[in-house]
Amino acid sequence: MTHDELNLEQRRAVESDSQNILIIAGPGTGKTHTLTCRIAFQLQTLDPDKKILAITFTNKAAEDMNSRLKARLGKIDGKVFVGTFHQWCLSLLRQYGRGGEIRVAAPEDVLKTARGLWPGMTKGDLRKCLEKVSYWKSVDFKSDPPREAAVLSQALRAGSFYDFDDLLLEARRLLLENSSVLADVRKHYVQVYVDEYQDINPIQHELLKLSIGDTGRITAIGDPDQAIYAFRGSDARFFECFEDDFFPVEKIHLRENYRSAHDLISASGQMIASARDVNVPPQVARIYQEGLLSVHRSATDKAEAEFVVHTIEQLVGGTSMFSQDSGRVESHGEGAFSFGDFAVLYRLKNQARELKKAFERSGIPFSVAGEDSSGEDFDDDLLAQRKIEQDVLGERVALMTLHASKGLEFECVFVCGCEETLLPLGLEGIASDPQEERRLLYVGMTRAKSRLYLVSAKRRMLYGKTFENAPSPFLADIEEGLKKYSQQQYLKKTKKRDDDQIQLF
DNA sequence: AAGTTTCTGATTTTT
DNA sequence: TCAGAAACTT
Repeated sequence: MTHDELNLEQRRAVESDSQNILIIAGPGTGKTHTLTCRIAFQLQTLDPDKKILAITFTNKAAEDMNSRLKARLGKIDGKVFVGTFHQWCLSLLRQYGRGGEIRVAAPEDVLKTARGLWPGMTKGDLRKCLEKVSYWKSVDFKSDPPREAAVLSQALRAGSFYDFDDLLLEARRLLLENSSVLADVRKHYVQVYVDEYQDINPIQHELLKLSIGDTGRITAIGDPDQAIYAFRGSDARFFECFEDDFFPVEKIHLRENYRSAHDLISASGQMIASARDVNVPPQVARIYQEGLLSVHRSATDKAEAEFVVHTIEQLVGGTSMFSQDSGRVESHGEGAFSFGDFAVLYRLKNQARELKKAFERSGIPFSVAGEDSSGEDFDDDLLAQRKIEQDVLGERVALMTLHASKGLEFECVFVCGCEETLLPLGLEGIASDPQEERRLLYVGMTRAKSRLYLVSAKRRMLYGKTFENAPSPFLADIEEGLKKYSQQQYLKKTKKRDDDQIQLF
């Protein structure tokens, strides 16, 4: 929702005078819009000497909120601090700390320091050690630190370095040990806003409790169905116990979905329902067009990648590059979609390999999240030229992990590897939480505005082993009427045998 | 230092 | 399987 209207629930969330508010905002419900409107609205009646603190999880989210606020208010001039926990804590330490220099150590710096401290350790052991320290700093910080934590902190501090976890930990210490700082923070930041509340970890929770106290006000917004970061210490239980933590609380549920076609909303809603421990009323669709939920089963991971590529080619239709090649200008769905409308999502980064190969063969411009596409060398001049042309247009198919897709939306989404051992992840020696895996699929499904392809491969190679996988059990929780099985599936059923040889096109 | 071979171990990731 | 680290050679 980009226009300035608010639906009833959003308006309630924006205008409520309750001391504390928990906004449950599912996918596509205008979360950022609502939060921004509320901050702007509350700013109008804010005492001149008071301030608002708005916490986001990523720099990108902070920038987004900042620019929205600027666009709305013209200027913010110090009335609102918008930033991540880390930015906020850094500013606290610089403003109220003991005055020494504070240099932020990037993870590479920390690794370098650790290598110097424990030269005998292998890379893997070092990584485990740093993970242990980080876990203590963000989750177990109330118990005694592991010996390595103290050693590492001392070494970092010798160069005035603080790692990311240290910023929060030291800010907590500052608030606990210096009552005038705490009083000052509480006096100024009378309203606190927290985005993605289902993703906070114990140290962040502690910081919020401390700085809000009994008199401050907090508005938290989030969606427990999209809690996918437990592995790094996030704890969605803070969402559940919000009412105990910040009494009294008004709960507001945003139910209207402005992103996805109504049938896609039904499908994702059915799929996620069994991961919940409470009954949640279904979302209400505000997009009334029909969507498409296509379920496709490929023979192999390679065939899966080809299916994705061919489907995109069909949907993009006779754009110049393809019409030149095939001599055909007319084709089904021509002009309906452009490359930027597509996302290809997967559970594991190494699933990108086959996909990348297929995209490279096709000449379709694509990007892989976290990889820079700039310095590639092409063995095909034509291919290179095409890519450069497409880059100018800025239209690329986006390949990324399910995790990385959170917060984004696309007209068409492919979720690859919808099969056992990947969703839920069940590789040997890996203990994954099936509920969290289900939420991960939910995040992926709810990225789609109009077309969603749930793709699986019967046979795939992972870490040198070949797996024969049944489709993901999560798909069974979507009613049959909503799923359209693609033609290949039909062919396979009737013609039988030899899946690899199926002629797709 | 640079180039070779052998080994290892391998989700998901922001700050 | 295969990329990157460790171990080894020149």
